[in-house]
Amino acid sequence: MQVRYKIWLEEGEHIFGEGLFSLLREIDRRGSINQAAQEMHMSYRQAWGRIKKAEERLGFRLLTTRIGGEAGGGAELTREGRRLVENFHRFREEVDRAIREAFARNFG
Amino acid sequence: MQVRYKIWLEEGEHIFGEGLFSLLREIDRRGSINQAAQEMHMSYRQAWGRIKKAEERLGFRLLTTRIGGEAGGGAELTREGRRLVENFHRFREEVDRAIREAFARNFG
DNA sequence: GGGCGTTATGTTATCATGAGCATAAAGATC
DNA sequence: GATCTTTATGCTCATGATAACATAACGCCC
Repeated sequence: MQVRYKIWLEEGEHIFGEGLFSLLREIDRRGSINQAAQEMHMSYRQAWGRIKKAEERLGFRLLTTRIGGEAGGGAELTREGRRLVENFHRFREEVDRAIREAFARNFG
Repeated sequence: MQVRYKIWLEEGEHIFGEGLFSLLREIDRRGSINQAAQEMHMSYRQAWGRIKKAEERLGFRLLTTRIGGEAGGGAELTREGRRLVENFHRFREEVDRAIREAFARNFG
């Protein structure tokens, strides 16, 4: 028996969770939505859709993008985007540790 | 902005989570699957289906039931069922507190 | 200018999950 | 034996989410 969980941020509706978190981190590494999406076994279409929806709900841009040029284009995190990713990263780790401990106490 | 989460137990596949937890607690109170289901705004059909699936995955019964008789029938928790509900209850509370604290630290 | 890789977006198809409907059986009570 | 309340279970239909397809535009580079 093992514990699993999903955790996400809301403002009335779903805003930001595991999926976007991993995706944005991968975009940060690769500088490309397309390559990050492939790496995560999702379509560019899906990745882009999630990002856009999150951006409109958050009220600020997560990425700055460019079309054409040396590598065909690219994307990188905005300041606010990076901040969100970092906060979520720490948050996630703290939660993960707490859940493991609580699980061990009650079911281990 | 607020945090939300779902947490559940698995053994390869989903076994036990919030929904069943609340349902079983309500059955414990009322002695009837049917009444508990209504209280939770779900159909008897759905409640029963979830319980049965969980039972077959867990490998033990959660409820003892009877058909007909004084109240038409009824259901109550088995020893194992009650133990699971209690453990999950404590687990849930510990996790909830930890998540609130972590959220406050990182986003508050 | 053609090719390549990327962002950007609409549209359609498919699939999984849940809701709803329908029905049987049991037993106490009157 | 009819009624009531409950457990027990199959089947169909709707709905929403996800996947898949299709297409346009942009800008460097050869």
